Amino acid sequence: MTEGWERRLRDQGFRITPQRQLVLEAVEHLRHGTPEEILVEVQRTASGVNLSTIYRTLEVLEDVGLVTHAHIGHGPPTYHAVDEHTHIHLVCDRCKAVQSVPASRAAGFVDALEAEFGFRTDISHVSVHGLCADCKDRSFEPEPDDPL
Amino acid sequence: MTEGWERRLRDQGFRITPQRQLVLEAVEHLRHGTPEEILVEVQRTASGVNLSTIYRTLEVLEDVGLVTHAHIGHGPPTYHAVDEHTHIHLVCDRCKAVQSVPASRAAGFVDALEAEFGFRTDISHVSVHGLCADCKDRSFEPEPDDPL
DNA sequence: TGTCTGCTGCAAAAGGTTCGCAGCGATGTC
DNA sequence: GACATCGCTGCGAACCTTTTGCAGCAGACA
Repeated sequence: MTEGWERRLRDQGFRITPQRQLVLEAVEHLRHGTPEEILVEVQRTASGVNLSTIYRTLEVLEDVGLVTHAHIGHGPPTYHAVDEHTHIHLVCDRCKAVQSVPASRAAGFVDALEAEFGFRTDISHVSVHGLCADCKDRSFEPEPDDPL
Repeated sequence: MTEGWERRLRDQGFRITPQRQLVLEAVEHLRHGTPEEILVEVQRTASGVNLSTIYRTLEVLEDVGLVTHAHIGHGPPTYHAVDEHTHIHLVCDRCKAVQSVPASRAAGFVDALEAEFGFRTDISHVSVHGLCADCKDRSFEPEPDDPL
């Protein structure tokens, strides 16, 4: 688990609680998790934890820079720990598979946006949608009903 | 307004209704519109139109390829007509301003994803988040409460 | 050990989207 | 032009995710 997370919280005036530790562990374990998924993971250890606590905790952990979230389209946001390398999510609109790609692959694009429009991109915040290699070749087949 | 929209609908077995015409006009007029904003625009002409009709109509119009939607983060999706040039939305996380950039600016990035991962990107579907030129320079000031 | 105040669980509210249903009206036919 | 069909709409309720208010609990510090 991210070392120094306790300091991170305490330094900003937050308290250390079991719930916060469990949420952080869950996020790191899941790598990509929606609040609901994080709740389930946390409840494997502490069944009494409430969903609203998950939301409030994620907000706090994001405040102190221990986690971030990204949007992958219609669904709820997914959270992940910040100690991992920054990455981009490639979301397949057909099979819903999520693939992670180093953010460095977008460096040229990001630099161009900054140079041309003065826009400083947070590339990891929103996912890239499209068709994955597998689905691209199968696009004539009927869509799966609910691949999740 | 997009010519041939009636044919587009009829060919797929859909009916032509005033509501569908108004929604399409609203989307084209607004350029970027959430369902709620589209409702308001439509109601300037026909006050009786219901929000659920907006949702259902947008779904139909998207089915036949007359509109598409994109996600700009937390909020609801925004719809736009497909006859415009494909573009990317740059969303400022601070002032919420949305800037449109030709999708061609991402060509290199898109091509790289296809070459390296076989991923065919629909670059316009999800917005790019970050800080616009103005906010980048003012990032030490307090955030505006609600810039909308 | 005790006090203070932040944090949590619970329940209700809020916001956005979907659904069921009855009636209306666009379409094709006569 | 009138008629029958069934797709579309308006309405209200349901749903799902996220937020909020509140009372009680518990972490931090003395």
